[in-house]
Amino acid sequence: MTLRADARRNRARILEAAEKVLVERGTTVSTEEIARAAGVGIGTLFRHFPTKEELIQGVFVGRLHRLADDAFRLAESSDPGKALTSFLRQAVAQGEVKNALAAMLTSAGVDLHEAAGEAQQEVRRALGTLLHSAQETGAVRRDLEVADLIGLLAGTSRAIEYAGSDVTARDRILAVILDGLRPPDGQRTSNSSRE
Amino acid sequence: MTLRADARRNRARILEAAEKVLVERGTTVSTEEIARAAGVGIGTLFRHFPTKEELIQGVFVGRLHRLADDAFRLAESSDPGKALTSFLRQAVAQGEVKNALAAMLTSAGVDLHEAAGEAQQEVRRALGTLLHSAQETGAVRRDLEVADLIGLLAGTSRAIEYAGSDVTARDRILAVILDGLRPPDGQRTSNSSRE
DNA sequence: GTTAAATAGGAGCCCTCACTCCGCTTCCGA
DNA sequence: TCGGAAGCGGAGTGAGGGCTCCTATTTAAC
Repeated sequence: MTLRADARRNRARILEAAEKVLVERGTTVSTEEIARAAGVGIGTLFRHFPTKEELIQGVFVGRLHRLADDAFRLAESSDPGKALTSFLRQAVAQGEVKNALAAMLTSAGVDLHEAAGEAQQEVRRALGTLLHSAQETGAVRRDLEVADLIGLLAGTSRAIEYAGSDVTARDRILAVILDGLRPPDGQRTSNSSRE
Repeated sequence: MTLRADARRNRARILEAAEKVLVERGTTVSTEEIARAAGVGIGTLFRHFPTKEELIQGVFVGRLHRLADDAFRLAESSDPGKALTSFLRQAVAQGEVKNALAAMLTSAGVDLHEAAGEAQQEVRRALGTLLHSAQETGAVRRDLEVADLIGLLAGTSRAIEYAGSDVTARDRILAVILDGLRPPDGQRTSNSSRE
């Protein structure tokens, strides 16, 4: 399973280029264009990813891993109450990208659950720790579940796409979501101060 | 501009079938398949919509009109505070569909703004009246703008897609959004009771 | 009923795109 | 250094899909 040095290099370049191109132009770009962007022949691309779908999955799995890493890092370095909101802000800042990928995949008919099972579990765990500690400090409503949070993440991402480059609009939308995450009136503890 | 009777009938059938098929299978379905679903020859389809893109636009514009109608109707028949939340609930209940269409279009590279300009303006006006009256009664935060609301609508729709058929999850996600729409603490009037 | 115009239908054109095949190049252990 | 294995590249293939074009059919005015 040890790849030759040049093969490893090429694989990395393909993934990198594919991510860029796929995000910019959608899943409909031709594999040839991806290969060109990577500076690689089509044959090489298809050696590493025998199917266009597998290439897309590869890109997506990479993103999921990075997302989970971000979440774990924040969970350790920040106080629970703020960790979740920071994560949302941060994830959404790069969000056009992540959202575009999710949209790509669903529209391409790729079954996420079995395609990227392991990576998805990782994200789920990471968000779980983030969510549960935030709930324990009373910063976030207790009825929320991890799956809801993932949905909200995707939704926020999409909502913010509509704001385009208007930063104030982004902030207003984010404010709606972050306020909505807080426990409803009468269920707040002294810890649940607004950030 | 008066179409012959059979032409009018076929046009309607094409739009109806296209909406169904496009929503179910995405923009990548072949025009031939749409024609088959409509019980019509390909030639006929292309007479009515000279381009696949124009067909998709036709479907989308229809949806926008219906969405605007819903909003206007609610604005008249319901008290302002509840009208907006009812609209959100209702729009989102049929939301997988609407959202799927939006995703389709953006991923298909169709420029919504010039494609469906008029219809989009209509939606904007309808949501504007809904939003502004809700803001005047103090039921909704005053900083929100119509564009934000549209973004949030799309986002909510997408978030709820992730809930799948889990109705309780849907409700939890909706609760987050609806709570987030209310004015933040200290800016509420006596009118802004929770629904 | 007749007729001309409008419409329907579908075989086929052409182009794009995912993927294959194989001769050539590069790597790397001995 | 050198040999063979691993990797590279890109012309070519086959399938699929958007769209055209021309003939048969339907509509509706008189």
